[in-house]
Amino acid sequence: MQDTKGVDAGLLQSRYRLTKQRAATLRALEDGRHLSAEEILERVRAQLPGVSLGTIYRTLDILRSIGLVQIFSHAGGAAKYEAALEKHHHLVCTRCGEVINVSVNEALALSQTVAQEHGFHDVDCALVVTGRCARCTDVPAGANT
Amino acid sequence: MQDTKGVDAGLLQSRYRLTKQRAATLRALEDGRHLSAEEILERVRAQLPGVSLGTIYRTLDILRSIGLVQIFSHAGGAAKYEAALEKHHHLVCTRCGEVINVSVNEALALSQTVAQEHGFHDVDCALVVTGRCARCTDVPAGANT
DNA sequence: CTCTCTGCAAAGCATTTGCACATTG
DNA sequence: CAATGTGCAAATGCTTTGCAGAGAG
Repeated sequence: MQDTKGVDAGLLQSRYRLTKQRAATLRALEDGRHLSAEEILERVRAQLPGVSLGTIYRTLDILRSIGLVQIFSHAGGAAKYEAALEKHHHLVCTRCGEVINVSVNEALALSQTVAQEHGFHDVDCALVVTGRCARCTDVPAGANT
Repeated sequence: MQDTKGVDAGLLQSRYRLTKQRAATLRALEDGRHLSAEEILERVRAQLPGVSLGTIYRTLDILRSIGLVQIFSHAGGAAKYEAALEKHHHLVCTRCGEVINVSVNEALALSQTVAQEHGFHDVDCALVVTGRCARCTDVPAGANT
């Protein structure tokens, strides 16, 4: 496996080995995609045909424990994973499911205020904004991507 | 607690029948509790010993479709359900798991601003604030509730 | 060469569903 | 009484795990 940059570096620095499967899994999540384990498997298999779903799950667990990957949503059936970039929130289209990463700096301050009123410490927050994206707003009621 | 009034009313007005099981399920979620299906089953069985888990799930689906109940979180294993009160957000202790309902009015305006920048419409949002609650902050590192 | 991974297949939960009987309105 | 709801148990979907052989360092 060639470079893949700082990404593989995270694995190398950990106590885990850098294998083709792990690099490919990481690569599948680059550029901010939000994918389920099965979707990741598809992408990984495009490069490494024999990979099993079990390995994907095991790899995702490891990557999460190192902090390179995080679960974005558990809703409904399968969990969705994403690369752990800088802190961000999510804008999700309720129609087509598209997910956009957004930064909402005010969110944390707002959360801290509320949390402190209740005596909470070490505060963090997750904001999920939902709505119909531009494309889905145009379309009246058809079926698209 | 005896407010089973407006609550059952929702069921009566719907096309569904008001059964003991449904009333009990609704009652289990009163006063803002956040429970899993199994936890609801426990509480319901305290009053109706023979109820099955399947019925709890079926009932929760119906109550969700009527808008009386909603899923609060899908994290990890089992989903957590709560009564659908007025719009609110959640403050969750990462240590003991306690969940407190809070109102954060600014959250929606903030979300709408971000959403509109991306051309989204019909915007809504969900804010989850996490941290260690007062009780869990006091305790150094033991095990409690 | 040793120790860690991986593929395979079986196991584990949470949730859903088919069916015959019990209940509601 | 007719239609809907319920208990039971089997089925399903996602995720986890045990094991023996393959691969990384």
